[in-house]
Amino acid sequence: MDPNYDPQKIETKWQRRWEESKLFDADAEPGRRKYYVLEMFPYPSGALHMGHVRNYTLGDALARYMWMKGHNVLHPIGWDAFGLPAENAAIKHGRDPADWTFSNIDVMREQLKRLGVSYDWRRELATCTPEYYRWNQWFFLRMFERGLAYRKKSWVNWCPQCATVLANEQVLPSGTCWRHEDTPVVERELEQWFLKITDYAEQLLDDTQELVRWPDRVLAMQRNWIGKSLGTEVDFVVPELGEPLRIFTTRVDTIFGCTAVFLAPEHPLVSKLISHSKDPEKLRAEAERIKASAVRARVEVDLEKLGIATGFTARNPYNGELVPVWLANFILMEYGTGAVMAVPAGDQRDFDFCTKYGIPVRPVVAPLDRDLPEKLEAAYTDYGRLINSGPYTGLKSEEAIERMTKDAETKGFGKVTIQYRIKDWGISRQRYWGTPIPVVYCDGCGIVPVPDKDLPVLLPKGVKPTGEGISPLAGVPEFVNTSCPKCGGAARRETDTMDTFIDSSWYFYRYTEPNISTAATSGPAIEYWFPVDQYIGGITHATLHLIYMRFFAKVMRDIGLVKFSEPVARLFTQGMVLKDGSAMSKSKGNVVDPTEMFAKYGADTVRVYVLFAAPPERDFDWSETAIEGASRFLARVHRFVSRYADRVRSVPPQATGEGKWDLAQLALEERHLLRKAHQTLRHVTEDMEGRWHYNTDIAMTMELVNELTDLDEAIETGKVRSAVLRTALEYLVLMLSLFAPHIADELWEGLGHSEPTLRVAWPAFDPELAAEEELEMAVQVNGRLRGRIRVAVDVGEEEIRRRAQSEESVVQHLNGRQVVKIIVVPQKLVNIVVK
RNA sequence: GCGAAAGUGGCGGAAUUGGCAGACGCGCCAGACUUAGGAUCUGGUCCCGCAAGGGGUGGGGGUUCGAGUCCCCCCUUUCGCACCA
Repeated sequence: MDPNYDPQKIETKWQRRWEESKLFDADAEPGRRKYYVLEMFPYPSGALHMGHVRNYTLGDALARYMWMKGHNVLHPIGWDAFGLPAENAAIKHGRDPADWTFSNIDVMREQLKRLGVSYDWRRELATCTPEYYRWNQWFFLRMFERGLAYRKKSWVNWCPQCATVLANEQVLPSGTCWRHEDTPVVERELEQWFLKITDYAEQLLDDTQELVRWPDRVLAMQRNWIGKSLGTEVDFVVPELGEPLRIFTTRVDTIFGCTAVFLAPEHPLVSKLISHSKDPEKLRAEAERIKASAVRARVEVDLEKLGIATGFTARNPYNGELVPVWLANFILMEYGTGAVMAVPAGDQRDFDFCTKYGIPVRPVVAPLDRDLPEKLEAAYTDYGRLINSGPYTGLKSEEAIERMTKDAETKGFGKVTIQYRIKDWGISRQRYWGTPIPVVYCDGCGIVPVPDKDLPVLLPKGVKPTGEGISPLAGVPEFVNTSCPKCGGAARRETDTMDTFIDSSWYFYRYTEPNISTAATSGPAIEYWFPVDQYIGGITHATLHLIYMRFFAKVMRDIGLVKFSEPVARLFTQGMVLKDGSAMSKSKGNVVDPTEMFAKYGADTVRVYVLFAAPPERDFDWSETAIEGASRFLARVHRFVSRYADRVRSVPPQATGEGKWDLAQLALEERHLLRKAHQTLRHVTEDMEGRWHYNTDIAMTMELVNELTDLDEAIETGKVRSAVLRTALEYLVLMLSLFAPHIADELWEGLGHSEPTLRVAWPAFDPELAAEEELEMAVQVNGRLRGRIRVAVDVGEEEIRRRAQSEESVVQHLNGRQVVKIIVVPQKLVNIVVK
């Protein structure tokens, strides 16, 4: 190791200087164009992980570039600083959740500073403050006024490990908690507060079209999650009760093939059916059995289809036919009307069920180009032409759906309906550590919102969280017992707290002015900084935070706080950092500690490695051997630049404000060097403008270093003059400063500058210098590479044709054959087509 | 089942609009300097072949003077959603 290159020393030195000089100031010059870079809100779990390091390194490179390009850059940092893990950890360690959270923030802040991330640290924000509570509660009350926050008793997902309710979005496909992948979620029936995100389902779906700079993957996931489907509601009638039974279908064209009606076990009609049954006790017992086996919170993956006939029938309004009513365990009460028509010939699930229970199968839709077999082996689920469908026989499915729906509307037994898969957002949490929901319950007045002037409702101090599943606040009489804001009588406070996804739904507005106390956010600041130009984070929040925050934006627009509907112009989902092929996690014991890496290699090396290993959107596997390459590269740069620093310092600075180089005055080696420097600068500049394949940027700067080493002799002997060398070195250092800022500032100082790189304007590349003067063109014969010619850049096409055909290695392949045509691709290649 | 992304050397990856496949790095091989090398430097490294040459971007077909890139079919992997009617 080079004794003069000590990354630790260099990094400590510059981190101190940066902090003293308050380098990064978003409000530097109000007139400048703005750029808002945002990394996803981290949860202070106690330490940075490599995913964080990647996230911040990406954002920092972009922030530095935009700053040097002359933008005002807002690059804030904040902490999603309360929630279940804080409380669980506090219970475990017997500490106050607040202390635990804040001491973790301190640890993580130091690590980020150690990484050298260019935040404006004066804009730091944490959500566990009375002021943040106030505005969370303020938002809740505005939604309550608009009917967007409501309370209802419902079956909810419950994580026994968290001992609290989870939103649908927080339940993993495996039926487990998003924080405890080994804990199955169970259902409980509780009184809960909900936000009416379903009111915005259509907008959330429509506006995805606006998000042209979001990854398709995320938009697809969101559209899928919203799950809009257009269909028809049809009223069957149960003659025995004289009651209508409404079903929902997307395939009303198959309704003549309906041979049964299936009800969800929880369907409201079930209790009536039981009481009117000939043998109520038997039916009740069987219904209970079906209910017990039903689809629950996505826990069952391969559920056996079970059902029972109720003994009742329903009349199909299209053909007057009476079909049996069944209870079936695979019918979901939450979707549609909780009742479906069974068309075994047109739906595979219905087919399986009906075959099992001997319910008849009647084909009603056949493929356009062939007949269905005599006995169906499986349902035919595609569109086709209608058969056995009374007056609609012969129509195509599409026309039939339209005509049949219209007829239902005319005759009053059905209508067009839109169904969404997304459900309202349950925000009640039975935990201590969160924003109290600001309502009181009064025996006389019912649910009464806390008036704005009494906000914030704060958490009582000194409560020992038990983790036992009852809201801890319920055990604090001083908190619970209050007076009704309306009548003044005795009342009880709500003891649940809010989901912390509320906090993360609007934090990035508050960054623009983190300390205002007169409003949640301030209009002019938002006007200037929004939309967020670039949001960077993992894909994990595609259907969580990224949908909630879009919902919040629309509510904020309707309240009048903002004028736009979509707050984030561009989203970037970075890949994960893996270890041995799987995500790093404490339970797997494959965590790479960034602090150790900083100590071993230095932060610059870690940054360069993380960026160089793969394009940022892709997952990559952490490798201890590959990081050595990054370390060697930086050491080489340091060695080379230091070696010539003295010589270069003696000539005036070149990188900023230089005059044009006179090509004719340059030696061959000088031209080579300047060309490479400008080509590299061109590549990095263009890439920073949006492609962000930082791995190729670093590769290009490595090539520049290789070019410098190759020219070492010419440099040593002075054939490459100091002024030219200075330019190349300065460009190199400035480009490096995006990725490895500490070493860059150290070298920059060595080159004779007193200001850090962040104070330098990003240099413009010179297209003329970057262009090749002479280039090698490939010569192909019938598309196969046969030779190469060296030509001047500005040579004419005729000359190229002539040269290509006379090139020795090409001539033997032409072999006297007839030249059909010659294709010349300027600056690239020549293809001679022969017969 | 529905939706999305991807498949290139021993490895990570490059090739931005169809134009010299394998940049850059890791690893490996050889050499130099060394008491030493886990430091540094130099050279080599897609496959077959002594060579000329041939083959080559998951497989098959197509468009084109020319395809990793565009079109069609198939295979594989990853991710998301899912008894959603």
